[in-house]
Amino acid sequence: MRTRHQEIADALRAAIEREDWAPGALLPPETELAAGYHVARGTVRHALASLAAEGLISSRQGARRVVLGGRRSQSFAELRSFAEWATATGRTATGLVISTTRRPATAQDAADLRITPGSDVLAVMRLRRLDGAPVLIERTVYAGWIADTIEKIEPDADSVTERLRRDANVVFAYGRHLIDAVAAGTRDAELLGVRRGSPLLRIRRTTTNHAGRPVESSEDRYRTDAVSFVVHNALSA
Amino acid sequence: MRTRHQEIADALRAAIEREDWAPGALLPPETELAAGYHVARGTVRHALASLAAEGLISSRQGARRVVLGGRRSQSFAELRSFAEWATATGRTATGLVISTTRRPATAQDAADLRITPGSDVLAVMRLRRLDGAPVLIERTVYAGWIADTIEKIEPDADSVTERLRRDANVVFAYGRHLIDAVAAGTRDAELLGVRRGSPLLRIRRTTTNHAGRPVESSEDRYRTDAVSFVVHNALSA
DNA sequence: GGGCAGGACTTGTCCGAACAAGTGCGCCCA
DNA sequence: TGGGCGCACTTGTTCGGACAAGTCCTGCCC
Repeated sequence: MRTRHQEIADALRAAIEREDWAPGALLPPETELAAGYHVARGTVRHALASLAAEGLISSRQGARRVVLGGRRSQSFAELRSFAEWATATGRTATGLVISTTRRPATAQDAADLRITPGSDVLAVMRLRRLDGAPVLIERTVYAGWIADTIEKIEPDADSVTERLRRDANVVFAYGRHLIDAVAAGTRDAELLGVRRGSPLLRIRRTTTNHAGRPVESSEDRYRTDAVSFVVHNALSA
Repeated sequence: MRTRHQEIADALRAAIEREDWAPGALLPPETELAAGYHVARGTVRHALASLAAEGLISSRQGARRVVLGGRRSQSFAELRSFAEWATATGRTATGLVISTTRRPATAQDAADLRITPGSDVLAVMRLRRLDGAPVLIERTVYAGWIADTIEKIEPDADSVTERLRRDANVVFAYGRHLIDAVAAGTRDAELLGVRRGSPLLRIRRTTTNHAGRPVESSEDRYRTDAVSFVVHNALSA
């Protein structure tokens, strides 16, 4: 059973995407929405706060809320695995492990994963495809305490995240993403099927579980012709 | 006068950054914090929600909140102009206009700025420097209704955003950022002082005012050795 | 020793209320 | 006509309360 504020958020989101309210249109006042849904004002405010966080509506004291620009693409608003994201956009993700190495943690690994330098880590390099086309090279370092579970996963599993949740009850709950661009190296170019030196989008990512314990640290390189990312933003001061 | 929940959020944020609570440590329960600050639980919850949105703490029903990973770098969490961002990180931003053109809106401009194709727009190309070093080329298209104001701003103004707010009471309130990577063209390379073909981080950005009316649409190309971006994320399902 | 049930604890949801703060429109007057 | 003031409206803040839902430790039983 969904909570009431989620239901209301879903209803409003659907209405906006259906363009019941065109971009630029004013939303009804909170009190009116509250009456319409037979809930307290606080519940409606909760729902509206979600939409504002997604960048769908404006919110500003004293002024009516306004529907902001149109459709949403793949957004950074929620943390998603590659496979989940692919499914959500109606595409198919496949995975292929290129190499797997156990080695002692470098200083960088130790800092990223908050473990002691020299302790055991598992480094995995994967090529990921979207509808068959290679789009992403993942170089992931897993903390030692999860390494055994990772090694048990078959190399061609489509969603590692899903397997971890099911088999080991490990949930990726929070992510920190550092974004820049790099030129494709020889190996990258070969695997992704682009020319050497082509620009790739690089995302260095650290993922932690609910307790804030780092699980993996990864460097992902994306072909930019196949994938791009969207971030929504609001002035807060 | 700051609101109470802002004060509490600031206090907690400061404590976390001061590492009073180490990463991985448990925060006190809401009821305890509420008693400590002499406020209702709802007020503390409001403050904690801000920190969770910034990726500083975890939040999960039934479990105590946990302090997540360390210090924050330049984040996409709040919308900031180039100049404001530079100032906040203790650096100096300067601007230089390369070219200014009035022309009819292309189909792309019209879609981005939600105006009619063919109507008047102002295209400006700027080189931006950080502590003297060129780091960013901005190709910005302004909607016709703001063009006159933009043209009145002197070419070497450091912060266009600031001038717009002061002179024309135009506020950039919401942003949508589409991120990928491109190779530097001849012109880009020359201006930024990199080799042709070097990877640049490209951010296509549309900014709107409080009412959701698009003000500018910009394509920004960053040298990746000077600047990078951080996004924080949480699982929402 | 391992697994399961219970219960204390903690966060999430929702209500109703009151007041503060900011917006924006219309009216009035110079 | 234009500017400024005031007022109705709307969102933001905060309180206090009650209950639901989820977590996690503890102790019992096999």
